[in-house]
Amino acid sequence: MDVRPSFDTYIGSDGVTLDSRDVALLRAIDREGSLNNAADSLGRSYAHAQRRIVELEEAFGSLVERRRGGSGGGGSELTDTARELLAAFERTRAGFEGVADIAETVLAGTIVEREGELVTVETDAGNVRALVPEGDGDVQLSLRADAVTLTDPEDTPVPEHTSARNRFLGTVESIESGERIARIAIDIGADEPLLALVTEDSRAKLGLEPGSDVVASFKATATRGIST
Amino acid sequence: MDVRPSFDTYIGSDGVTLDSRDVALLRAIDREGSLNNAADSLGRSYAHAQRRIVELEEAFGSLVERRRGGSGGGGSELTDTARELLAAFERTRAGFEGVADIAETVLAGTIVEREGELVTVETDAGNVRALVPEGDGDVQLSLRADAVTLTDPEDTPVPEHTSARNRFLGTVESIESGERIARIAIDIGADEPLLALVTEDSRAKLGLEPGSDVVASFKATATRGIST
DNA sequence: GATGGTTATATCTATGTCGGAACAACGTTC
DNA sequence: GAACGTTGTTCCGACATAGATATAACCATC
Repeated sequence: MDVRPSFDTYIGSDGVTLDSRDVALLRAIDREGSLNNAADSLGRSYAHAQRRIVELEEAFGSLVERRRGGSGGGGSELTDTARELLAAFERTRAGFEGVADIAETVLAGTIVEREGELVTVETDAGNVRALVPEGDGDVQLSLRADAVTLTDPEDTPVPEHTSARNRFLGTVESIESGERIARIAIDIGADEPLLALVTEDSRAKLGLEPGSDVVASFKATATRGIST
Repeated sequence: MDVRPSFDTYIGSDGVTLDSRDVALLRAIDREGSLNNAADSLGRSYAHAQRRIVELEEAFGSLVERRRGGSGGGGSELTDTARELLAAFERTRAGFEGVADIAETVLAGTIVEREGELVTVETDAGNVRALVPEGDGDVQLSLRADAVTLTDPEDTPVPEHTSARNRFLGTVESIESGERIARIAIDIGADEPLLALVTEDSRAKLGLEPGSDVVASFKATATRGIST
């Protein structure tokens, strides 16, 4: 099945939620110098754009400093609050993009212990600590490739000295090398190999090649599961 | 500013995108045993629900096995494809939820080197390797608290033996302890403390208390930035 | 004081979405 | 063969969204 996850980003405050459309409007105001030209450049109705800004400001505080009259008839520019809001939006969007873009490896298993959200899951590769909000029995754990850190088996801290609760010794199955980033597939005894995204730099320093032994570790708080 | 990120999850294939509304419909079919009752239980139009299912199936393959006539007049049930799709949706939703819910610490800095997406950023705490798709100059790095792993300063692998490209020695500033999970704020020399989400178990094993020395490390591929 | 381009506000209309109703087709059961 | 509750299909209308238009208010500049 050739599927691809995607998402819409929102930032909510006080009942109103700012979306990508609002972000585009704010950016256009910043670029064009006036709400009028901004709406125009986006092919959108000035009237609604103006009302929307007012609505957003009721929730987020002053966003656009608007002047009417004066030289050039007036104009508008973003406040610092608006710029912070835009940056926050972009940061969370980038975070979501990471989730959507980066490969995951799915680990099937069964919950054998639960302490609040924190569970212990029995999988083919061994026990895994993970966050599963609710449910019991069978689960699927999702491991983001950017959450897996690889270390040299000869120089890996003992479990008591690291906050990475999950660790597996495995052997490199294959490597997909990009310009600067490499995707390492590691056999840890499960059906599918564990994918780890590391810099090409790291791959070289660790001397990773197909067949290499390596320790893959990941945090319990970074592995999320769903009950199936 | 009391803001809160949120998101909508989608899964796209072949031009059509499945959203949470579609997921609700599929789940209702699974629960009710018929498309008719499913639409009814959701307070939605049967006609549109049926058309939507057909539309989804054109993109995702067979999702609902529908029988008309027969005992009870017929009925519908989900295919394995549909169940896999629901699980995939739920996994990515859980991933997004992590991004939206888990605290981030924002590190401001300037790009001093770029190799493709991979950049080196100069921050108050020192140089950080991160992924920043484009731009140069000033950036904001976003560090998810679940991406930071803590280790004992006495037993931390040397940089050549780990794929965690970023490491900082810091001191625990404060600890917010939950039932099973603790949020550790670590002073690493930046304006704001670095937040790390670890299990209470890990906190205890590492003996972390305010004032403790600790090494915080995180992967370059897990720290994403935006240019500001 | 006239000018000009802006903000502010109200209203109309086109469009798309979605629930609702109506009806045909289906096939097992009785 | 009648009954029944489903799927499949068409069409209508209510509603929300958003562009389009018109008009008033604003104010530094000339």
